[in-house]
Amino acid sequence: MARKILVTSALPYANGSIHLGHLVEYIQTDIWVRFQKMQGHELHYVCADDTHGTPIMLRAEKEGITPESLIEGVHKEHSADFAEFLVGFDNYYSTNSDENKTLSQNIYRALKANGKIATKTIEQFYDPVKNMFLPDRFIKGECPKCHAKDQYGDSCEVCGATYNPTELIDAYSAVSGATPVRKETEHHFFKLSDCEAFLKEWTRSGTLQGEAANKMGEWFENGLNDWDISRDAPYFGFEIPDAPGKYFYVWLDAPIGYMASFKNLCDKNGLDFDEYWKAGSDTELYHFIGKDILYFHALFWPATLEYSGYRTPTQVFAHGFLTVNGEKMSKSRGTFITARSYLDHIKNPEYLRYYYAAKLNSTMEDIDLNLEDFVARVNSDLVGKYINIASRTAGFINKRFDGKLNPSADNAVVAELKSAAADIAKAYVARDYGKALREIMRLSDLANGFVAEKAPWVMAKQEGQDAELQQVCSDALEMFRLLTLYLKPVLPKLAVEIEAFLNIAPMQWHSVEASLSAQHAINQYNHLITRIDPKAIEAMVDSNKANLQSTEAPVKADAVKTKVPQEQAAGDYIQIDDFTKVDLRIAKIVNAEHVEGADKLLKLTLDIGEENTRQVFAGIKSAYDPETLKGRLTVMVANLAPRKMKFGMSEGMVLAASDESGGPFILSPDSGAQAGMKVK
RNA sequence: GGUGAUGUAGCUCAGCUGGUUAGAGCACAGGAUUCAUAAUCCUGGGGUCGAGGGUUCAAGUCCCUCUUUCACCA
Repeated sequence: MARKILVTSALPYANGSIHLGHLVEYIQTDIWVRFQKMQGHELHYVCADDTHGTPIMLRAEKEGITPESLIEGVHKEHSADFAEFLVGFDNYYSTNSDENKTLSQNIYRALKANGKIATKTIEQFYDPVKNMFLPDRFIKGECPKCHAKDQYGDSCEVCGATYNPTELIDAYSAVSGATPVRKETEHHFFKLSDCEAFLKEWTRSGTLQGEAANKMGEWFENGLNDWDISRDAPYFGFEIPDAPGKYFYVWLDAPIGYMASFKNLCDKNGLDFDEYWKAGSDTELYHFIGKDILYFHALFWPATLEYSGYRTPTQVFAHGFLTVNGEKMSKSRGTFITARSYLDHIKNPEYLRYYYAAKLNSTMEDIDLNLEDFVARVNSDLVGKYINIASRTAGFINKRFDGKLNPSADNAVVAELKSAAADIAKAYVARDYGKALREIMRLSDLANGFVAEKAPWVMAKQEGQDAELQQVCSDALEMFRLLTLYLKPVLPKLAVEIEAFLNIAPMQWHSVEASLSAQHAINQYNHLITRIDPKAIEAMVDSNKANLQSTEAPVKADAVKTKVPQEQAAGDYIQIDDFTKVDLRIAKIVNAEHVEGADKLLKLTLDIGEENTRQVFAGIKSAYDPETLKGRLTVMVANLAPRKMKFGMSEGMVLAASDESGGPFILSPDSGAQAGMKVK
């Protein structure tokens, strides 16, 4: 019985690049989608860029472009990244679309007609220089508890205290630096408190994972507050009907973007939008999200749908965050890895898909990408076990039997592989991919054991054993076919290549019942995947470290956060973290000399307390005689990426002051400083 | 601070409603094999299941306290 299913992944914010944290979700969803499609269900997988809000507006302004042109560029980049990671959206759209505007405004009107909208005058911080209201995150100041400087308006990153922006000491606008003033404004609210009975029922009706339902219980206990859904101009978003100068808060129109993307798909290929979205629809709707945005998807979203006359989601699937080598992704450790950087260095996206799948289950637990384990696992499972089955048997079939197969009628190992289909399918359905892959690898071990036991290479050397040789290898390839089928949701591209090698039609799940038949001819075997070179991992990590200085506009350091700008452009200020990235050291100039052919540079040999001295080229020839520099202490940037210059490698930078009136003047520490001391 | 989760061999993880000497893969050691882009097969060493207390004939599995790591607090 073919089901009709609509699936979404959370919308990535159009303010940064896709990174490995995002990919957990898209790969998780894509595997599920591909599996369900293989079952023969009618399934549509839609997504979009989330394009509205203050951070987008300010970033576009900073780059001197319109928000529209900013999000257009990001849309292209995101689309390319997803395509290369084999994330098979049926539609990848934008929340800044006509469909979304119409849907958002109509939903708002319906909510209003249903008495779910209220207006209230609130007082907010306002930037008198930029003439705009400031979100909490864009107000900074001194923490009222621990007096740490430059903390955000909602919580202190030093002591962890939470407070209102009004409590900050010496608050300033992160946009202009001006002192914010309090100003009254009328906001529109969605009366979530009116929806409590419905939501309690909905969250308890099997729509959420157990852990998520617990979380809901906690939120219910605290009581539901009305939801502020409006923002004042200037704001990049959709205007609220009959409320000039008021815009929908980005989180209102973002999930409606799921509908808009699907609407757009319907208009393109004739699907019936209402069949999937009308109240009481018997089609299925699933949202894959990160655990951080559960609140929006399990409270606001179903309530919005329910009270605007639409169906509610069948289930919401939340996953955990990604850590790399057991820690939060970090730019300074080089583990903040973008999708593009992975593709540049590792190339094959299916390795990551396999590894994530091996770690994923149905819970909200975080998953860890351990880079060493990644290499070991992919090399051992995929190359050593799985591909090896074809690699070690196809040669005999090609060379000795002209590619023709002749499988046995009742191979016990083949039978066991086939009988595992139901369990594997069950694990996929339950999003317990780790379990599915453990089983598939157990079966791969069985297949390799079968080959080892039969020893076809021995048969190949003996007279009169051709028939058995052909049969053993044919059976092994049948096992390989089944394993490929089971892995197809995870490794779709490889599966297609193997289908071509085996000379068979694209496999569906029911192809488990089929078999490679006698006299069926396969094609020449070419090795399909190679091992990951650990050096590629190293290079990837290094390049992400090296990119540090050139990385613009901070992308969030957390895993899949589709919202909430955590580290948005803070005007002209930097954070203490930014400063501590620069490793300043006291350096002793052990040698200084002229460089032949260079008219500005001196070659310095610096001792910073390390085993080896550093060679640094400094543009100070015009002001210093090398001889007078020897033995002096100065300050250098020790962690500046080494740079190859015409005259050799420069392994750092010496600091010096200058302007039109003179210089350069190098720095000297006060007496007592020793070579190697950190400057901070 | 409150709440939810989490801590099992060197690494990454399984262990269903409590029940025989705690499992897998990788890594490591020994052996076999040479068909396979050193892949494969067999055997083995290795864990007081975060700590302490309790319930029970019996606890990694239930309860309490503490602790680690992570997240959420709209």
